[in-house]
Amino acid sequence: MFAHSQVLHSVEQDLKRHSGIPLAFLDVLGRLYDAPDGRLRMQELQQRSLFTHSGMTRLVDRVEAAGLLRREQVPGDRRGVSVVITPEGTKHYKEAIVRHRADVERAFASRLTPAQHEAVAKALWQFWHE
Amino acid sequence: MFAHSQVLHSVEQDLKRHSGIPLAFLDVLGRLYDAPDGRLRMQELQQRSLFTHSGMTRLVDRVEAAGLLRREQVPGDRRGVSVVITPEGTKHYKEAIVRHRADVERAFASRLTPAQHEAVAKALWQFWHE
DNA sequence: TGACAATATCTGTCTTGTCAACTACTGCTA
DNA sequence: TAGCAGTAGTTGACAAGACAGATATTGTCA
Repeated sequence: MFAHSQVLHSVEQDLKRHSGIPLAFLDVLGRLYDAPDGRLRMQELQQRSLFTHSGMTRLVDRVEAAGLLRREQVPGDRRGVSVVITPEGTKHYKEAIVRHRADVERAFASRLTPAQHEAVAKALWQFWHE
Repeated sequence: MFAHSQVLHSVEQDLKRHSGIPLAFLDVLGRLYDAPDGRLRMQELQQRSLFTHSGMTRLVDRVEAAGLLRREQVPGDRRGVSVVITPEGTKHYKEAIVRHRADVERAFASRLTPAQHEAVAKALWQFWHE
């Protein structure tokens, strides 16, 4: 728990400083960036998110207000909403993620030996989506 | 991050269900329980926790409102506040921590081999207070 | 086809934690 | 011993997440 909170806090501060966005934004933008056409349903976004399973509506509100994504109607299902990353969002994401990877490397990965890195990954992997 | 959020959420729900207190309460009560006379300064309480000063003030407010601890003046330093665990708090803590250990065992420890357990502990230990 | 359960998302409201500013007190130093 | 920097803890304003319930739409089945 200490490791988690310390690393998280550290990289989040870094991210805000150099890219001006919180980690939750990067998470959302990353999911969209990796999706075909940079587009996902709200529901898919919720399922894949590392954070916020409950507050996705409002998180998307905030990212949208920052101009990094936009909502669109889903053709054929008037309940549904698509979320699409904007060119602005793509640009921000690409720049931010490079720096963020370096932050994680510095705050976390570089402090583990390769053997430790692998051991931790293997041990914790099983918790992924289950 | 997935492992952390999943395990944390799981054991917190368990704790609330069987003991009616959030994990943060257990953390504070544990530190007091382990301290000589069941007593610590606000500052000591804060130092090893993941909270800011103001966060701790409010957490202690809530635990105090639940009757599990009380504030006392520090003799010789009128700025200071001691926090003391109450008999009620001790009782709750002892009962809750036993079950909590079982929860953690079930949700986390039991899913790792002994070798993995040790490897993770060794790899993450260095983040403790540094 | 009409009733009703299920799905997709949003909104209201409460809780919790952060930040910055504030009060009160202590102890150094000139 | 007066001034002042440092320490201890609290408070107000605010941001974000949790939870429950609302709203609109779709699909199923008698």
